[in-house]
Formats: sequence, structure tokens, C-alpha cells
Amino acid sequence: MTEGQIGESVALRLMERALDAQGLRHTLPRRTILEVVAGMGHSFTPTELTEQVARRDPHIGRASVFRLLQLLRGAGLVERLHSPDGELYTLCLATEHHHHVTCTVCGRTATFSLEDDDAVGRAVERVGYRMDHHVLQVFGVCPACLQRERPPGRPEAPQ
Amino acid sequence: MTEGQIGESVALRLMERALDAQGLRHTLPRRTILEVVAGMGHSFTPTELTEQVARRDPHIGRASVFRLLQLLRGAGLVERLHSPDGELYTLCLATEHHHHVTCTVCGRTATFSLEDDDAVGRAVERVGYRMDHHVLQVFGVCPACLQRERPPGRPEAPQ
DNA sequence: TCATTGTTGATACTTGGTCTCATTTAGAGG
DNA sequence: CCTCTAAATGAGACCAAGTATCAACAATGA
Repeated sequence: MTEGQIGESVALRLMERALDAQGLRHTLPRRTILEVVAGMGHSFTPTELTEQVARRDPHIGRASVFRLLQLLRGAGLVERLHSPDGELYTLCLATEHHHHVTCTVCGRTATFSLEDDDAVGRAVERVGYRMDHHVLQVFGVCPACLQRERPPGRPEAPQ
Repeated sequence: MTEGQIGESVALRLMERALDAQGLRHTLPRRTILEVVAGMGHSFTPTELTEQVARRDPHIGRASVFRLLQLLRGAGLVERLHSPDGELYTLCLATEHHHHVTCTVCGRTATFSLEDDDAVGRAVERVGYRMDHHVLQVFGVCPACLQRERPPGRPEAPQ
């Protein structure tokens, strides 16, 4: 079993458990979509997802895909972000509070956390608002793509 | 002239200047749309904007509205945010780096800045990414709507 | 096995936004 | 004031991301 597959099965188990937790039924379409989502190694667009799902079972409707996506978002297992070129969904298994960076080259996402996470809340209060929720979306280039950009042998800042 | 109108004319002037700065032509449709945008006292959805524009001049096409919106975004005079219920555009005249809070009740937005604005960049570097850009969207309740929620006479935290 | 109720897929619809393309027009130069 | 040209326009088709509706279906508990 490869590392990727281990990650997949963990994701799958977590997602199935999320269904249980809400008293939802285990159905074949759901299972199929969950497997596809779990198999995604990176963030994906709704079209990518629906295409891959259709490849496995062309009878599964677009609506069901979106419905499940919404369930998973509700359970905090998937996050949606608005990238410059379209919607992106990201699998997200970490439990504590965190944020995501998405690689603008390959779509891979990483999580990170801030030293001082209440800074935003405080800043907002200073202008008289009561904060409801906030969204932090970060885009950048992942280590692997940075490497590829700057082939080995060529130093980082030649100057 | 009311306060609102002063704000309007400032916004209008800034926006027209943005056209000049890019060597763009002053046309009637643009002028009309700019006036409507400047007259918005709060964040607005594209449909709201197109409706108001159509009320002034039904011949102005939807495409032109979106085209101008894009121009203004490029010039940093308007920001787009993805609220839970649809896209929102916000007029944004401040020049230094800042963020926005949007009132979930009335749509009014305020700006604020963070003490330590590089915290995100540093956190992202710690996981090996090079940050490209980030988006911080904050939703909350503005002072006025808070007041309305909690009518005067009734103390804030009655215990 | 059966009944209940959650789930599904089809389909139509909405919103946000882009693309194309023929027509119009702003504004520079004479 | 006229003329020319590139920029801008509006119509309309098109696409992606969702949501709403609803009749048919199927997972589970009894």
C-alpha cells in the first residue's frame, strides 16, 4: 500500500464517519463520490470532480455531487476557496484551527497556523464591529514547484 | 450637499482619474455605471448593480458593467468578496494596505489594518511555500446594527 | 418482508462571468 | 468642423457553479 493510498483510506473513513455522525445513509453514489474525493491528491474544481465521478459511474447526477460536497463542507472535511481561476475544493483532515496555502502551480495545499490568531478579531473590534467569521485564503508556490522552477545547481539568488 | 454626496463625488473623481491613468476613454455608459457605483452606500451584488444601471439607462449591456467592474478592481478602487450568499463588490478608496469587514446585516463595510501584517507570510514560509498573495475576508456586525440589535436602555451584558 | 423516509437523477433555472462580433463613438490630427 | 481609427459598446451565445423541484428509488429499522 502506498502512502497516497493510506491517506486515501484515512480520508474515506473520516468521511464515512461524518455521514454516520449525522445519521445519514450509506449509499452507492455517496460511496463512489467519497472515493473520488479521497483519491484527489490536490485541490480540485467542481468540474474536475464531476468528470471523474462520471467516469466511474455516469449515472450519478451533478446535483448529488454538489450535495455531498456541501455535506463534507458542513462536516469541515472539505473547504472551498475562490481562486483567481475558479472555485477550488480542498480535502482538509486536520482538526485544530488552521489555514490553507494553495499552490498556484500544482494545486497542492498545505496547512499552517498563525502565532496570534486573534489579531484579526481584535483589529475588527477596534473599528466597532463584532466579528462573525473570517476567511483567510493564501496562494503561493509549494516547495516542490519552487524546486522545479529553480533547477538544482543553480543557486537561489545568483546576483 | 450631504455627506453621502461628498463621498460620492470623491469616489467618482477617483474612478474617472483611474480611467485617465490607463488612457481609457470617457464614455456615457462608463460615466453612468461609475455614478451608480459611486452612489452605492454599501457593498453590492452584480445583480443589484446591473439593475440600478438598467434603471438609469436600459440600453447599457451587462457585459459593459462587468467590464467596468473589472477595470475598477484592477485599479484597486473596488474589491470583490465572496459572501455566504453571493458575490459582493465593495468600493474601496483607502490607499494604504488594509482589509475589509463587511456587515452581514446591512452590507456596510469598514476598513481596518493589522498590527503585524507579515505574520501570514512568515507562517507560510515556515511550511516551505513562497507566498504569492492572500485574501482576508471578514464578516461581522457593524456598530449601527449592533445598536439596533440591542435597543438603548437595555444594558449590553445584563448578566 | 414491508413501510418509511432519506436519497437520487433529471431537468429547469439562477447568478456570475466571459467571448465574439458587428456596430458605434470618442477623441486625436488635420 | 471633418475624418479616421482604435477603443468601446450591446446583443447574444456560452460556460461554470450552484440551487430548487419532483417523481422514482432504495437503505434501513421494524
